[in-house]
Amino acid sequence: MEPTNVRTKIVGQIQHMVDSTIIKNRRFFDDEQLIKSEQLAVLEEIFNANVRDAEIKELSSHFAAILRGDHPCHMAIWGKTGTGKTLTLSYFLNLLSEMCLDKKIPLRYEHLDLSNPRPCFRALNDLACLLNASKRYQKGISLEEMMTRIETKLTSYQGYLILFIDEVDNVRRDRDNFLTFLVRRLPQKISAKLILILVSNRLDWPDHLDPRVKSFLKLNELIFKPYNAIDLQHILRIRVEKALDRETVESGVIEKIAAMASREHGDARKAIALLAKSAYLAEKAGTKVTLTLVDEAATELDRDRYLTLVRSAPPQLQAAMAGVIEATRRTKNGSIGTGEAYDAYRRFCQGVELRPLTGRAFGDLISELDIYSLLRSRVLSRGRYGRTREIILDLPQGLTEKIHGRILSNFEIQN
DNA sequence: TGTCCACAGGAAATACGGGGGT
DNA sequence: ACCCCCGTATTTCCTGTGGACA
Repeated sequence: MEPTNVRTKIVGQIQHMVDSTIIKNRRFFDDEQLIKSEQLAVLEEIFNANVRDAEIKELSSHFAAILRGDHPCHMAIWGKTGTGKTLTLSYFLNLLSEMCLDKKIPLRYEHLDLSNPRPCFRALNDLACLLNASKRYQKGISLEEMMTRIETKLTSYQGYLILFIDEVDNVRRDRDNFLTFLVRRLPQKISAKLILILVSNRLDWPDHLDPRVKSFLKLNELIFKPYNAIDLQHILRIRVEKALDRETVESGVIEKIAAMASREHGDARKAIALLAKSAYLAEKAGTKVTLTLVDEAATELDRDRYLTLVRSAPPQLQAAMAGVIEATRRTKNGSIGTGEAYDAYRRFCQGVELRPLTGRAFGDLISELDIYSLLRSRVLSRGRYGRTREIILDLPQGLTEKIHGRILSNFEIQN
């Protein structure tokens, strides 16, 4: 192709993109990119639509005690991801602290975000950092030391202290240790009026807890229900207003996205992601946002999720996945047992010069893959032919090959 | 009815790397 | 530089088990 042709072609393409802009303001698709005041505005619009009304009412009645000078008890909040727990709570607590400031009531609140899993040590360290009680440590300092630092930092503070612990169940390993500290030890050592807000996304959360801790948490429960389709429609409309031109969205699109999202998870963030992807696809195709594009966007989002997952997974996990894929290829019915998978995994490791793990460890890898829903496994007894996991790959068509390819190329880069 | 397969999955032990205190 | 402690990853050792088969 001649240079001039390329030139005109590219210019044409760019012009086309400019003309067919659908997304006016991309930032409104991603809360991270919004500045505080914009976030607040979006939130208030959502609350104005009476979404999360009941929850806010509960919160108000619980914390009204502070304004009366009482000491409200701790609180447990349950709700799946993307149901607006964090947002609602931060909004509410901000408001509350403003009110307290007016009334000269000393109140301090801290938001400890544990949205990615971490051990007890890390969680404590993060808390300490939040309170300016300590710097960040990798390791090497005892839990005891960390706790003492937090305590000394807080000894002089007299007012209310609200600790908003987001996603508590992400504390791996010594969760009891962490909670025991917060619930039993900390209140005794400091004079502040401590109120814990524990947020979790599993309903059965307090069940497998040290009973002593459980009894000390005189918990007031508040449940955030998943958004229903109507709520999601409100939320999506606000985003459409801010980020897109309403004309470019076909009728029914919002309803469809809301329906899909509420059916699956009621997760607002995912609903917005779906809207964003659809708009992006529409922009690329130079059309309006149509119902078919929404479907495309959904499958594409799914695929992206899996591929990112695989790309960033530790080598051993990738190798295990590759093993499963290769073993599955050799069978007719698509299901394999642990033994076959393990053999294939060993072979794979040999090929890429990775030290294979023991069978025991491999089993754990399989369960991890199951958690990520890259495969499904269940234990199955085949009578005298033993007990084994039945491993089934049922990813969307074509994705398995893509994943396999991605794993292979990941390993080649390393060698 | 008992046997026994081929693992599951818990517990404890070990290895390792890295950071703090002195 | 030395020692000690911690978190993480993995291994070793172990007990448990559903049901086909004899």
